Amino acid sequence: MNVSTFSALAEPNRLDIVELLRDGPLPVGEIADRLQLGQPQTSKHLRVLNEAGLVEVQPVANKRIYKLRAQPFQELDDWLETFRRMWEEKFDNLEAYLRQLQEQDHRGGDKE
Amino acid sequence: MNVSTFSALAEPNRLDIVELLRDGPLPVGEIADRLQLGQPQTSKHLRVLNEAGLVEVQPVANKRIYKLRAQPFQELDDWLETFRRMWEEKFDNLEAYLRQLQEQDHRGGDKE
DNA sequence: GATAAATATTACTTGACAGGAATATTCCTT
DNA sequence: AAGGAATATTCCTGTCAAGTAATATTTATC
Repeated sequence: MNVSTFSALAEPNRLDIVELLRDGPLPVGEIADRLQLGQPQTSKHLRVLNEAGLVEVQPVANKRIYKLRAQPFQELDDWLETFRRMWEEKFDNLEAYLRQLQEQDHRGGDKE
Repeated sequence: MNVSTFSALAEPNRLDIVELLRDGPLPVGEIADRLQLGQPQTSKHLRVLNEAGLVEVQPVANKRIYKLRAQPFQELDDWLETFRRMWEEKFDNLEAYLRQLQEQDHRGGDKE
């Protein structure tokens, strides 16, 4: 899993931007207005989101319209999949680990 | 969605720790060994993960065994759910947005 | 081509965080 | 109770990212 996806979403304003774009593409000015952000800050956050591959730009006339990209979200979904058994199978390795410790102890203290 | 989940995962070593714990609970020393980390750093990262609710501790004798908590991952999964239609429905609001712009233009320049 | 709107970039300051070393704490063992 | 293993905390330092203000760039309009 790519760390940049998480670090991009780890900033509150950027998370807001992503959730805003969930409802559809928007130009920079609109995003800044709706989230009460300054224009430069908005552009910078969008830059980070863009470099992380979370959004893409499409120039239309004067404006630059940003929209979400599906890929990183799908990747995140796939990554989560690998954790799913953790709660679905109520799979608690704690006992297993303890048993393993026991075995090593019974083997005696001669390490290696 | 909670930002702290993302910021906790935004650090490479912490992401490694989480992925390591995916296979089962481990004590601090084991984590440090397997990831080639110093013990204090490991403890500090585990602290962050713990405060973000991603892991929980269970003291066993001398050791403190860390394991993943399901909840934040489930929340992340639910959050992703709200994006799923974005790629499943191939739902591209760009046209809609442009049409909307057109309408406003045709309405004349009298704002408000 | 000049002007203005929309957006991007830069420079500066400040605060948060990671690594490293040293130290403190907790708990087991004898 | 003493010693030692396992873990947590503190202090220090350097780096990076965010906010702000100012400026540059692009593109449409006239």
